[in-house]
Amino acid sequence: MSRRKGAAAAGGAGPMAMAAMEEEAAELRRGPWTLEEDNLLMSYIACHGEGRWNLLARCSGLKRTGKSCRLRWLNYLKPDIKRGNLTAEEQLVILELHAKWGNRWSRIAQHLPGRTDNEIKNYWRTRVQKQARQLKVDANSAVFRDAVRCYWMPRLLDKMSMAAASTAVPPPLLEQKQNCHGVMSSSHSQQSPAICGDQLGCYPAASFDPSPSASTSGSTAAAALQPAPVPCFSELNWEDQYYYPGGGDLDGGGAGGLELDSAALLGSLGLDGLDLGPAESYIPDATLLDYLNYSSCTANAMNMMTTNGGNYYNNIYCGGDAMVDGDHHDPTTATTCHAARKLAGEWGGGI
DNA sequence: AAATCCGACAACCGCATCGGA
DNA sequence: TTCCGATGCGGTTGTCGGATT
Repeated sequence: MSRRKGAAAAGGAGPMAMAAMEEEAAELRRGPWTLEEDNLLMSYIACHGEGRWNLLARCSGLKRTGKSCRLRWLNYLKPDIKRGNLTAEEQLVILELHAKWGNRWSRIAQHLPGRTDNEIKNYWRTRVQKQARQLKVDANSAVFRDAVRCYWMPRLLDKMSMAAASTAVPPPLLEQKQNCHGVMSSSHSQQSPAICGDQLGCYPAASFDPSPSASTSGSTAAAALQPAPVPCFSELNWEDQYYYPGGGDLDGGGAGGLELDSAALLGSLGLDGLDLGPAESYIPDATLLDYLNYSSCTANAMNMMTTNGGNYYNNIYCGGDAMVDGDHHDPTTATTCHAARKLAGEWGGGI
């Protein structure tokens, strides 16, 4: 029942009833719950069960609204509430389900046992939306979704892999990564940009990380835990390192092939003015294949997250075959992914 | 050491929906 | 069918504590 409705109802009541209501309203406590209140609420629920919150509020001796009691119980006191930071897996689920359902917090929470809708909502607002604000893009925009898919999610997967590797089982993931790098380095010409393994994971080490430990307040500790400093995209000199002569030819077939108008694409994304450098600097085959190989290093983690196995990466993280199939580049996806990285590199530290 | 800033999260508010009388 | 209380949901605010200046 809303305040307005309550006020309207009070307007129709007699003076005695009015006085009683005002007295009751004046008695109602607000703000943080005390230990005594928590104990009272818990013992009442232990005796009578959940539900009928207004009755509970009246009968328990708590000077709170039923609503307040319900919220306190569901968000804090309920025994199966999971406390502590969200794991990388949980963050991935949130990102994935939010992309699917939007701000359906309670629905998302149903897929995260022990987590409340309030907690998930707070996570989204304090961490995810903060990133969008810093990018000056809408959190629901295409480019931000791409940033999440191409940058943030792989980083979370990487974290999961690292965690798994630290608790299990040879060969360690880092070794696999190095192997990936070795294979790729030998299979491409010298001109190929050596973006693989850790370098492809070079989402700015502490700047594109939604995890609580990587927030400003925890950034020192998080940095201390980083195995090695990794260059940010903003630190890489795209123009010098990855420039290929030959214009915007994306299909490798020379003149007449697929040409990318990055400026137009970015304009359509509302990112005009963002200088991505030459298209071929970020969509050469080697880069994409390296990226794919890099992703295969985290296949175990991905399989944990999806019923669709390896296709998950292709379809979700990089827009289908576009990013990974050397013969069928999708300039739109590639550009937005690159834009996301580029922007992410400019986000600076402290996230 | 004090002031200020900022992130995290608990709590509140308004609105929508549901179900029973 | 209508009314009304209960409940659920999502947006927003308030408070606290740690980090920074």
